[in-house]
Amino acid sequence: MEQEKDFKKILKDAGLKSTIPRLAILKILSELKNPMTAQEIHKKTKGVDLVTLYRTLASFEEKQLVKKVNLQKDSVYYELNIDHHHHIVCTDCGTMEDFELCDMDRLTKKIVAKASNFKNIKEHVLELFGICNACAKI
Amino acid sequence: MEQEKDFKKILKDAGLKSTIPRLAILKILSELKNPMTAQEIHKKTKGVDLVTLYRTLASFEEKQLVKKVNLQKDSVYYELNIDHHHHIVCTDCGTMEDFELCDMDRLTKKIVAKASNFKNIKEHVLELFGICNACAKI
DNA sequence: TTCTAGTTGCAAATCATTTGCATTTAGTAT
DNA sequence: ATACTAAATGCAAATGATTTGCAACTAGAA
Repeated sequence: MEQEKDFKKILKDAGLKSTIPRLAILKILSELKNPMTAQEIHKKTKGVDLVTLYRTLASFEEKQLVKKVNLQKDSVYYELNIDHHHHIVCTDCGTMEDFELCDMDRLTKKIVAKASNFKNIKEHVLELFGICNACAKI
Repeated sequence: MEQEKDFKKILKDAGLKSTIPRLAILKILSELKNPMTAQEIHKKTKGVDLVTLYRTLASFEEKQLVKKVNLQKDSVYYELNIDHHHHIVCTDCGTMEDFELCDMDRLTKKIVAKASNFKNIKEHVLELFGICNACAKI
């Protein structure tokens, strides 16, 4: 299980102690195909307190290991903060797909040129919603 | 107060009865400069029950009169669903500014061309976050 | 004017997320 | 290795947004 060493290094580099809950959560996050809610992640941990999970996600987010994703749902989704991407979500069945192309630098330049109170854009949220091919056929 | 007739027409066209709370809420929404939380809107109503407010916002949303805006905060923001636009939010002070330019049709075409499970995009969420000029000067 | 489905308000429930605090532990200094 | 301290954990309880149940109340059609 070399993976564990990687996780320990990630935590160390982030200035976080390597604890059992953190390693477990990092492993789970690294295996996720899609962003997931705290409650869903919690079910996968078996033994990590939900409070610890929330605190862990918060510290991971602070250290930029994790980011929150908003999918127009009641609760927040989390995923590892690697390679910039966005999501297309099926509003029927919830299926998701990632996409990388967003070309936001170009767009934000144009927007900032017109904006009266902002020159300095740091982040953007972009998510698409539609009907996946499977649902469309029904 | 010709405005009230307009509001009644809006509600009628949407298939909603014209009630005192609804007219009051519609008026408040029409006067908002920025999206606002249910709790904030509630404070402005004086007399409308918070539950009624939530139900009204839900029915307005269902009839496309209102849309939810997610601003990376704990609660949901609402605004009238007129003229398509997005927001730039200052992560320091919360100041907001609208922008119209988003050119999403062009982008979604490109994205869909690459996507494996989606041909049909219906909506998009796009919000920018940065530091407003006033905060940047400090 | 009557009638009824749709609407409201209140109380109480729910659900996600957070806080307080006493106990435990990782990782450094001895 | 051992001792130490700040950081991390778990439990219970709190918080805050939003929802639900239900009885009383209208808007607006007949």
